Amino acid sequence: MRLSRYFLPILRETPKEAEIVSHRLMLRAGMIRQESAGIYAWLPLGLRVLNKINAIVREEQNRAGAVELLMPTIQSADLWRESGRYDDYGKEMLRIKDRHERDMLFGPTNEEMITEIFRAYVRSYKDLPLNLYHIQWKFRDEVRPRFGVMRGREFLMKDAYSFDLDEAGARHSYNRMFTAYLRTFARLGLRAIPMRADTGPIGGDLSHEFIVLASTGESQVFCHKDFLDYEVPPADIDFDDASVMQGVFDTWTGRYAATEEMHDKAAFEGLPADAQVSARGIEVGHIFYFGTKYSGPMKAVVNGPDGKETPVQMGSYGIGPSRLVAAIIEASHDDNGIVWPDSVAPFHVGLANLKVGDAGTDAACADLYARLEQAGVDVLYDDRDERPGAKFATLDLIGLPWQVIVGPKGLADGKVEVKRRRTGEREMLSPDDAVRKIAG
RNA sequence: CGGGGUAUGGCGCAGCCUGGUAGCGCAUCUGCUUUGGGAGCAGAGGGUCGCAGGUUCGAAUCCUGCUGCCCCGACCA
Repeated sequence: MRLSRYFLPILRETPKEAEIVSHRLMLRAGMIRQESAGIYAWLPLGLRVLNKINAIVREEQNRAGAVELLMPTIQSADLWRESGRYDDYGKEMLRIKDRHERDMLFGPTNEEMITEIFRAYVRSYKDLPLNLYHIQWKFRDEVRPRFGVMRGREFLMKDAYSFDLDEAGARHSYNRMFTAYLRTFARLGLRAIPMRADTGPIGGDLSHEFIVLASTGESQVFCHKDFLDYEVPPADIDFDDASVMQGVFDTWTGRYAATEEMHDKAAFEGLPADAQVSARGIEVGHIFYFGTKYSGPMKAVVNGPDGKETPVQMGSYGIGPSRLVAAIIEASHDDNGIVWPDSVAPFHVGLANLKVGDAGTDAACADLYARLEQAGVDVLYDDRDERPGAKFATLDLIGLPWQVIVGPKGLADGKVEVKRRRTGEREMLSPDDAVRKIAG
């Protein structure tokens, strides 16, 4: 993409409403624009990152055996009356009426709808287990939205719903998603630690929040330092093997880890002093098992092997991609701007022509641009007639993993500069070597 | 939902107290110079001063009401 033809509205000054670093940087880098409190338009650069995250989330959901569908944002109130949540949900739910004065709502989540879909088609235990997910916009009318997309009212959520015949099956489904989440966050360049969450009236040990450690995190968390080194399950792990999945779960829940709400001070202080990690954290995922909470009242039942009807055992699994964009920035930035992990960067490399209009740099850039694109690398080519300083500042701000800087000085030696954003490391290479280094 | 702020060009702000018809920096446009870490000079365009009433010869400025947005707290993916 040529920057001269792109839409990248960089701000030099920080809008005053932005408090936390991810919000500031997202506004400055032209990723989002606030349209109302807690409601944002995603500008091209932001959308690219969001789509990259979605793609990784999808791959890992599919790998774990979940199946994608897409449910609407607007739901009928009747569905929620069936589960009893229409009255329970309170003002967080945005309620609307259609032209026929029917009660509708902008979905804050989809348990009711997925249960309705399931019960409409599935009759036999032979169709289980089943895990359906979608990635869709949700709306929760927060009293006080803040921190940009970290705590918006409209937000994108991947929510998966598992259906099993019995509790053992449900536990396996839970463990699959647990494993998929570990892989997903790792691929996004994050270290996420599963922490035991409140299970509410269901009880049991099957609810976890996945917390990313970041100094600017919203809540205080406590964990054993071993979590920082645990190995993430490999891509070829057998999701169908219940004992393998249970092993992952046991490992990753075997040490102390809790958010402030669930914190057990005595237990934490019982750990060796050098194993105690007390840090700030951001919740990026939440999974839970809730049995027949919805399948019971909504009559989502299957015939078991014994011919008897039983309500299905359900669980749900959420990840917030829009929030993740901010969380990744919180965990990965410096004074000059964002530092994207390779896997979610909006472009892989920024190509800066330091002297637009100079035959030498123009030709060298055109050549590099074509070759990198041909090699399948996403390039943002800064071909604007700007001063070098402005280009450096822009590239650092938007945080592309690689920068290729082409100026007359280097070119005189047949070299271009290749800079790694994360480390600041730079080297002068021939265009051939530069392409090889970045594409190879 | 309680408490506190704030609203002036795309962004950041001054002007308001003491009413006289809007200004600064950045950004944008034009020209010349400049070109390896957010350039310089000269010129230009862009604002019904959040909205609605009121006071006044005259309101960004004073009064009343409303709304948006932000911050702290309670709440939350």
